[in-house]
Amino acid sequence: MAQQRIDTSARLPAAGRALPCAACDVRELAVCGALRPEELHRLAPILVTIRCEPKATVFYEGDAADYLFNVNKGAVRVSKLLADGRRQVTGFLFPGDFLGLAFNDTYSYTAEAITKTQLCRFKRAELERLLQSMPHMEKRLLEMASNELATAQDQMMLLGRKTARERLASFLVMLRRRAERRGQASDPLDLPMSRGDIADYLGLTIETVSRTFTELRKLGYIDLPEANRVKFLRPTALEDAAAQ
Amino acid sequence: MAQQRIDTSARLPAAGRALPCAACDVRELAVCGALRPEELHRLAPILVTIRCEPKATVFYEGDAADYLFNVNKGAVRVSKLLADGRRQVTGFLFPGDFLGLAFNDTYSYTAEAITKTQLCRFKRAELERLLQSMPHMEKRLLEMASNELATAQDQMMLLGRKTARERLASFLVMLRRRAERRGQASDPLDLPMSRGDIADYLGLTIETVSRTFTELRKLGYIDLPEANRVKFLRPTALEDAAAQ
DNA sequence: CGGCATTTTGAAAGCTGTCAAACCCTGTGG
DNA sequence: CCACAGGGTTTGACAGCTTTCAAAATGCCG
Repeated sequence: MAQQRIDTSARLPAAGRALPCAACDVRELAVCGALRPEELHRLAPILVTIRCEPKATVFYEGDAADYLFNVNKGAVRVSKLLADGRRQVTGFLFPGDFLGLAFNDTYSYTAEAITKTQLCRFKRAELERLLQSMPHMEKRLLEMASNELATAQDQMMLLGRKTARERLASFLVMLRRRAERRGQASDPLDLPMSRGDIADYLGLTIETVSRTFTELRKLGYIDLPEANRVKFLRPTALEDAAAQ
Repeated sequence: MAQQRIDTSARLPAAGRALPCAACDVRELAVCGALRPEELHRLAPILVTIRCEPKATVFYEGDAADYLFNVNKGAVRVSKLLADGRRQVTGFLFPGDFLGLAFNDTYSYTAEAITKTQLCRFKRAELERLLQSMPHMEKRLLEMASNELATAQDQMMLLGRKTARERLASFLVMLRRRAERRGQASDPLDLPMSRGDIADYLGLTIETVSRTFTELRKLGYIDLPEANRVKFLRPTALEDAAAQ
């Protein structure tokens, strides 16, 4: 029941690894469709690039929400903790995804890098000032928030009503689609997160996740050349198993 | 496993019960803090009041998302279905809550009245046109979406990691807080939704919800003078049981 | 090679689900 | 007024999926 996996990695010293904005490859953002070139041009002056090592914390639940981020490279895990250490991973972020889209005064979740990661950081106050002269931008943010909401509702369906097999199948199908959309390799698909991360995302235990991987492999839907790499042998069967 | 509770109620004929905007008590909105008086004044011309009987559908998952709503009176259930009939209720809306805040082309969920309900309806296209002359408004919507996201993440934690007792305790504590915030009676608290609705919201079955109500009653945390009315006997103990 | 973390597998327990029946309340009709 | 029907809720007994506890297997890295 108690799943005490408190991450003891030190918080990322925000100033320590900040680079001047010129270092940020803004084209990364454009490629991922999050922002348009003209929007990037306007945002470039207020953006700072951050590089994180695996297990570095971008921010903690409860921190003052002074910054917004855009993931540039790598992968980020977003999670919440209960007082007794139980953890729920609410999302994984990949290049092009926004982070910190919470317009409250504090972050309501923790964000941690799970691989070497590069992020663009925007100071919220500056962004909001800039947004006043970019009438479309606020609508874009609203669209993004709206998409996140739809995703969150799908996840509630997964957590509330799907079986372990359906959850893992849904997860793999979702990761594959997102990799395709980013134009990244999607058939031998890399899983940057651990079994524990997947378990906490799917509302299961590590053991059940592992057993369910084995189950999907024995069904011939996938292959696991390595623990963190998935080959899709019968993608359609896997999609059916996801019970979308 | 299959929980076929398909609602066969006919869709609400949108034109049928629409009333002129003058009939909408816009003060209701202000009271609930969703909108400010000056904002209401601007919105009044494009808003139409809708009245729904219990079980009426406001819109279905997949419908063109042409309207936004603000719940005025009553209670609305928002849900999604899997192909085999399993249902996940993603939220309950009460007076002051916004509905349809999805800026996609179609609704990603179904909204149904669970009591006699009154809603203010805004045509999205008109609202967006109006928003261009209301710079603050878009930010307000973004804040609302952001709050919904935070709520959705709490719900993921509930569905993924909490026990049945913790789920029901969390649910009752949340309903009580929201009733207080609206200034409605919150101690003998009315539950407008059925056990089935609660089950589908909490990712449980009707039987488990019922058993857990009995459990909380036997623990002395609550009383159930009627099935749909809760008296809070030990609110602090209930909050502890919610494992926030 | 050895140490350590992660993943996989096994066995058993437990919480919640399933199936079934009783109970309760309300509305209808004799 | 009472009998009856019907829907929702509660309770019981049992099954099953997932968890828990434990140990083996695998992979990584010094």
